[in-house]
Amino acid sequence: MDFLSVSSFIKDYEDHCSKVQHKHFRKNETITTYIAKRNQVCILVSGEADLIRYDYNGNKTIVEHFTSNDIFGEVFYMITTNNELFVRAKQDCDVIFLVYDNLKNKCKQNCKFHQTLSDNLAELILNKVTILNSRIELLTKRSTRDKLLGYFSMLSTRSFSKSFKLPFSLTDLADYLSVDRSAMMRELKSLRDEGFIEKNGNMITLLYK
Amino acid sequence: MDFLSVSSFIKDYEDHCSKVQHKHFRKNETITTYIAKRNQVCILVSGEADLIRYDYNGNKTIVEHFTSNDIFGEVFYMITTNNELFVRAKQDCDVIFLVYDNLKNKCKQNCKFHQTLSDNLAELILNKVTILNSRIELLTKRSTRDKLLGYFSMLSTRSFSKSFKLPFSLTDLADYLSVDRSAMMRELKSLRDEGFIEKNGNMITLLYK
DNA sequence: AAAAAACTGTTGCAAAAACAACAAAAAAAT
DNA sequence: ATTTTTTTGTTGTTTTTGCAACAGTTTTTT
Repeated sequence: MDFLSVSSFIKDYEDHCSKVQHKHFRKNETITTYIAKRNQVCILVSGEADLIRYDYNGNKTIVEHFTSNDIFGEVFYMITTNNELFVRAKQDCDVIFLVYDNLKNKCKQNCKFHQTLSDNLAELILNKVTILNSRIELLTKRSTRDKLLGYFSMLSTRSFSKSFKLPFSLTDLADYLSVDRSAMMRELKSLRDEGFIEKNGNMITLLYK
Repeated sequence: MDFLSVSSFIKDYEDHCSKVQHKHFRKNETITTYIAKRNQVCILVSGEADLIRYDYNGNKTIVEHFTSNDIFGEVFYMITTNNELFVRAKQDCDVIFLVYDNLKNKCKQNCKFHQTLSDNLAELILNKVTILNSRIELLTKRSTRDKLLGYFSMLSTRSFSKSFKLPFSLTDLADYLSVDRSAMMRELKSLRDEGFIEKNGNMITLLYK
């Protein structure tokens, strides 16, 4: 199965359908909060956003990082009372809001957008599964060092290059890897000192293998 | 959306289809290995199995734990060279093997099994996404204590009771939470001493809230 | 252009987790 | 029924990670 993105058919939503909502968000605005099981599905048309959770200690976790054509929404979550999840725009964002049940049971208005989305639904969700599994692989690594190297290796593979730009600030990277920032900085320094990586700002170059 | 399992239509596979393989495995046998992207989809008809990964240090991680009607397979993974994933039977197991593309593009033999599976494909995968997201929530917890309590809380919710049986040995639980076993045992003892939980064998009772 | 906010880099110290090792108990295999 | 293997429970020690705090940059806002 090839990689599939919504970009290939998102233009069709212009043949628009009353059940599709389209909204613009400015940087730092909250796009949505996962509070009740309304089965919302969102598509990030443009911009950049993070799914964030705070625990009772105030620890912030970046659960997911979204870029153009990513899908997200509360339909993917078991909503419980003990986690407050919300999606925050990191840049200005355009977002399409849908309801899952309208995708599943074909849209009555027979619009092309819904049709195409519906036909590709399984594939889109499957793509999300592989992303989540990669994330689990990262989180199950036992040390901060392994998490960093694992994440770098992923970015390297994705960009077909030993050099790549981190999509996060270092502060956010720590929240994404679920580790303390200062501990991560220390580990990053060791990796540099031991000749594993090179680092200029948020450009990383892998020096091994 | 209601919870959906394959159990509701798995009986139909008896109207069988040549593209569906059915195999029996004995305890401790390897059901499948994720090595190449053959887009295999597996359904655990009966029994119990774990998806396991070993890292270069010999650390074992139980990536997922499967029971009746769970689906798994390499189609859900980005296969890379640096992880060796395999599914091992923990009890005798019956497994159905399918190929993803046969589900996506309806089966030519028009068998009812494929048809039903295909119609529910998005839902089945979506259910998997919610499970994976819960797992990510667990793994992003910062301390062993929070992982334990988070996992217990999940099991409690699932069983509608403050008391429940762990589906793992304590050794395996540590591998599932991605922590050291002795450290976990120490934490478990503290939780007991501090009156958070009660523990008899692998029966846990939550004493708080 | 100045002020405010966020991010980076660093460190000492405290706390948590990993490592290692072993005896006792329980479960599984023969 | 006995042996073998696995699991549990425990502890001392080492290593890693988290916490707190701060100065210097860079970025953003006004």
